Amino acid sequence: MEATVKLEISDAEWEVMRIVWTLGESNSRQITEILADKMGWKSATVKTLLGRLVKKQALTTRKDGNAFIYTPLVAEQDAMDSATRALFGHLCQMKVGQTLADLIDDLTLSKANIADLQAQLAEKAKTAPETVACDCLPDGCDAMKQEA
Amino acid sequence: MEATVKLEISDAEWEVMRIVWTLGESNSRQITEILADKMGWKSATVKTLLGRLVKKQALTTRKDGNAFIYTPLVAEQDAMDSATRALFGHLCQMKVGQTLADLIDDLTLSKANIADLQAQLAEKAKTAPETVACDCLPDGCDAMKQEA
DNA sequence: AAAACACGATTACAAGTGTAAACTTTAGTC
DNA sequence: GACTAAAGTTTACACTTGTAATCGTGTTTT
Repeated sequence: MEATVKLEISDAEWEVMRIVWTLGESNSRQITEILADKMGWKSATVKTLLGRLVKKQALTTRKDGNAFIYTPLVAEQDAMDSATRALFGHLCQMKVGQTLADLIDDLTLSKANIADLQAQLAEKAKTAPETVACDCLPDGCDAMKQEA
Repeated sequence: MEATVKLEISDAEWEVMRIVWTLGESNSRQITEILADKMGWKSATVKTLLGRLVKKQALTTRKDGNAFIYTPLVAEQDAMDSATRALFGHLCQMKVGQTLADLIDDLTLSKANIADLQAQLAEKAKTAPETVACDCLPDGCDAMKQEA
């Protein structure tokens, strides 16, 4: 059982990672060009973020002349999955269904994505519970009265 | 068009909000009891968080003797929706479908939740695009080659 | 009324984040 | 080989967050 080190990628860092993930590998000049454009960041800012990501072991470097080539150490899908799981983990479990619905309403999904989800949901329905209780309070949310 | 003020609720603050949302209103003693138990927090910690949430206008107070009664100023579902939208907003759009699938795999959904989602997806399929492109790079992800 | 307790307000303090300037080293140019 | 441009490294600095201790004050208990 490998102790998966908890990796916290901040919002700004996430922007850098997306580029490296998509390109597979990249150097700071290229990343800076893209983010100067997209985010209005100075190259110093990108350098700071790259440095932090290397320290966090989200990226590795390989020397290339006077520069580095950065490569991801974590898979994008893994990072996305743990970010979403972390978020949904502290939402009220009773309301995640509605939240998911609201979210899906906002997202653009391909026909294939939708078909996959439909199949997945059909399968999941087989073992789904009738209801999901609120887990915000210790006693299972029945204590909806305050005693103040 | 009301300028919905961007409300950032931190992880620790979220724990407090869940209780107040669930109870409708509460006082610091009650909240402290629950969180001392659930999170191991001292009452001083809860007080700090309550103070910050009031300052952020996530909660209001009403005087009750020497104490305050705290009431939410933002609806839980709204807060959950904006948190999830914010997160999915900076994920690669091409990969949100898979991320959603991975997420759903992890969640507990009721039969009713699933039925609702299925209906929603059936409707959404009607206008869904064939594919969703990656939006991580300016040029739409075709530049998957690095020129370093 | 004095003492003990409870509540909110103020202060604390380290770590993480966003955003960068300044400095240092290295590589390529004339 | 001196100079310059570019890349990485160090330093900066305010704000947020997690996690409290302490303080002043009002309330409850004896």
